[in-house]
Amino acid sequence: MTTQLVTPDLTRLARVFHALSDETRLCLVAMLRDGERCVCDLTAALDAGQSRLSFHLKTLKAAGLVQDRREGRWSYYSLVPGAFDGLEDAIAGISPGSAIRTVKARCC
Amino acid sequence: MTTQLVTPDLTRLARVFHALSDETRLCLVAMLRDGERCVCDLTAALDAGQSRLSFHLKTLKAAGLVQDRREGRWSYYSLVPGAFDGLEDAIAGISPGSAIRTVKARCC
DNA sequence: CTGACCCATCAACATAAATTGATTAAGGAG
DNA sequence: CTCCTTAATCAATTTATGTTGATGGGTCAG
Repeated sequence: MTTQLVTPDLTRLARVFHALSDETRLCLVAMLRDGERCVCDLTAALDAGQSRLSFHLKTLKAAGLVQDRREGRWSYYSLVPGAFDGLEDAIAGISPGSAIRTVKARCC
Repeated sequence: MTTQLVTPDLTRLARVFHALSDETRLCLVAMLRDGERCVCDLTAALDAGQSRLSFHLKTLKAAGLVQDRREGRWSYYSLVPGAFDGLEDAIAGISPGSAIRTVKARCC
């Protein structure tokens, strides 16, 4: 019952893929597959600047792929369950018709 | 037997996702799902400038998602069979260990 | 040969995204 | 309260992407 990408809204789909189009973010996703992590653990593991990871985590969050939780002074990030399900189906689900209309509306 | 993404090379995976992170390119993929198309058909359908589509098709091709074939003065583009298979598995297959090492090597 | 057509490529510009260092806010230890 | 830690945000810069119009190469019809 993952309603994440059943409506292949072109804009949303593009944003999800964009979130996954960066190596640093793919690393973050990989680390979070093992479970919740606080930002300080992630920065330590990736040896990356704090504001840099904050930026990438924000991008992943905006795409709906991760979620965060505050506890004291720590922020814990984790994957949104099911967020990656149906990615391939979403590609297969773009109807050429609606796709064309969407882009036409956007570029003309 | 799709050997497209079995080795989740981080760089390659990021490039594939980047190719899919643009609405115009998603439209192109959607249209090509119906079969081979020449560039002029695609430009007509999407009402887009010729050089613009040429750019996006090049991006898709560089990511290994589409292929082209010349016939006379026409270029026909089509999806690379199986190129989209295993996308989700590829995400699941990034080992945090190798992921970290890759990014560390890259940013330090 | 000439001209029309299809398309890739290029240069110039515009827009968006990522990196960095500094600042700010909020939590907890002493 | 003061100081240190965690982490978000901001401004400034750099870098990467996408768009546009023009140029040029190859193909074919007449």
